[in-house]
Amino acid sequence: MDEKSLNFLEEIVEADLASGKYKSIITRFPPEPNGYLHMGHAKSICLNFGLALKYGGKTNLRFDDTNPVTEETEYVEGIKNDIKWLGFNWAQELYASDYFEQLYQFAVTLVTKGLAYVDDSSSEEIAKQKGTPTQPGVNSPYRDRSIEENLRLFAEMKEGKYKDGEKVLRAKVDMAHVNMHMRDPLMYRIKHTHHHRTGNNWCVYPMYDFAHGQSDAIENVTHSICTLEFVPHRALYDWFIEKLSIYPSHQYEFARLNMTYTIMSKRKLLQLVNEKHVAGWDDPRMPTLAGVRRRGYTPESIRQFCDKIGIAKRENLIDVGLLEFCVRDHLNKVATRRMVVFDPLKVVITNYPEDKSEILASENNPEDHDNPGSRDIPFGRELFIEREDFMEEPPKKYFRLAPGQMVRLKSAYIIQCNEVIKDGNGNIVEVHCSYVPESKSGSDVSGIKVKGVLHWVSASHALGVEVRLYDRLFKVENVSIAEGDFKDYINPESLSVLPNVYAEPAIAGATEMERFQFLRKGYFVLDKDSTKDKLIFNRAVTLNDMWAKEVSK
RNA sequence: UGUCCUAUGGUGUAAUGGUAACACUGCAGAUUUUGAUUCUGCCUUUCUAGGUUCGAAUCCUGGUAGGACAACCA
Repeated sequence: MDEKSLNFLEEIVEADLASGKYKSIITRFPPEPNGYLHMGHAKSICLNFGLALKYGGKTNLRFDDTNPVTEETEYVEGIKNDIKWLGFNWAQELYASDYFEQLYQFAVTLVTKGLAYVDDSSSEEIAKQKGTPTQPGVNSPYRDRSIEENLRLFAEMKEGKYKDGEKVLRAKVDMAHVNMHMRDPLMYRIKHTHHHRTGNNWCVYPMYDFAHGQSDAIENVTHSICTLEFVPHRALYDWFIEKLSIYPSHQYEFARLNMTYTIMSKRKLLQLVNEKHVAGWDDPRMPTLAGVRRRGYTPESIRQFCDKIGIAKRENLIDVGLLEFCVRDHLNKVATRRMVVFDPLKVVITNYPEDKSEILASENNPEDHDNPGSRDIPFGRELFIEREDFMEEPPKKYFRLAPGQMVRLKSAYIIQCNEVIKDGNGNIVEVHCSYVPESKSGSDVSGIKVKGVLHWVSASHALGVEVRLYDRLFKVENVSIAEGDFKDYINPESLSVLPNVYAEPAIAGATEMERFQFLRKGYFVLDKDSTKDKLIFNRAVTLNDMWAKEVSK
């Protein structure tokens, strides 16, 4: 039935399982707690957890917290929350910092084997020793210290005898290696800094290269999956594992996610937050999971998106339209329908009694065929429709309201426009219509067929709410190749707030994570800024709009 | 002037030596009490030059193009 082809990692896993190399697999998701997760992480999460789920293994959450300078507990909590929200459960919650003692012993082992040494060179000197990609490096003058001296010096580093930067521990590999990462890479550096978990217990901290593979090995990770920029690290990853004779985890790399009109760099996203170009990590314009969640995107839609984009090793730039498609696709199935008029134009039904009003019913979700549900909508003599749904001189193919033209008010009656009322300046202030009593929705015996169907609200029952509409965060499709500062390309119109729009009264029952479709306007979600007196809705995405497309032609 | 990775419609991703396909986008049409949804159809593809082979998107060689690599970041 489901003959979906495998991506290259699934092929590797299947081959490893088939050959008996592993009985089951262990993957891990290894964020550094120095920021919030974004859509790129979602791709990695779906991959790592998805693999384990598909092939009956497990996935650990491991915080790669080896740099105390940038890491904070706030981020740890945010990350855990985001993963759970996406719908995944980790087998174990682990921290690289849990392994500091063991990592230290690993380092001692390498020193003892003559494979690591303490270097007094400054970072500038070390950089110089490294050479360039086309020129071999040269040995450090400290490279040939005795094992005993190295042991003593490294112990002293750990004990806090030296200041930051005074000494480092380096692996003794090959300063002439074609791979820059193999030219005696740093294993440990001194940082007299408070760590979010180990406090002041340590003043030497392992580098990524001396923590990641070792952590994988400690946890018996079978498939350690990371992004392409780590390809050159793989040789080192394997080297440490081999020299330490520890569990042989293997590293595999895939291409990271790039999306049009946004950025996926933690560093740059942090900049947007710090410099207040956005309201925070959870600003609905941000590609962070906190942002898209607040925007109203669902975990289901994000998982579907991650499934659709696939996994490969070539650079990519995914059209954000695909994400929006996934969001619409899911929201269409689950969103509660409501009518909200953004830019009101008063309609007076002149043949409807002034003192009369009635309650009509409308389905909550026509896509839910088993249980569409229904809510009450008040109808009266004075209504609001969308100003753009009326034109005095309509163009061809316009089948909304116009003088003499008939339209249906959704779930109510067919009306005909008889008169346009203007103020002294010629602005339209209201339109007078007559309704067809026998055209009532559900019991229409009028025999009249109309093409246009409008959303509307009763003027006297309408509830004032705020809507926040979002557009792309950047003006250019590919922000990363745009010249100059990426911030120059921020879209100044990415947010527009409509502080008071007119909603049908049933909106009052909105709950926090309930998704809505405002008919013909888009998908919305209640924002956390809402108060009892003022509901605020974020627009996740617009509806497809063929008419808008037609007009723009 | 190094090493490594990559190259399939506009964008992604498949095809695992045997008819290049799927999704998104775009275009056209049908249905529709949301110009939504749904449905149908159409447009558009193997970087290049050689080689191996009965047969190459796939294997080999050269070229070209893009990316990664020289943080006491991860």
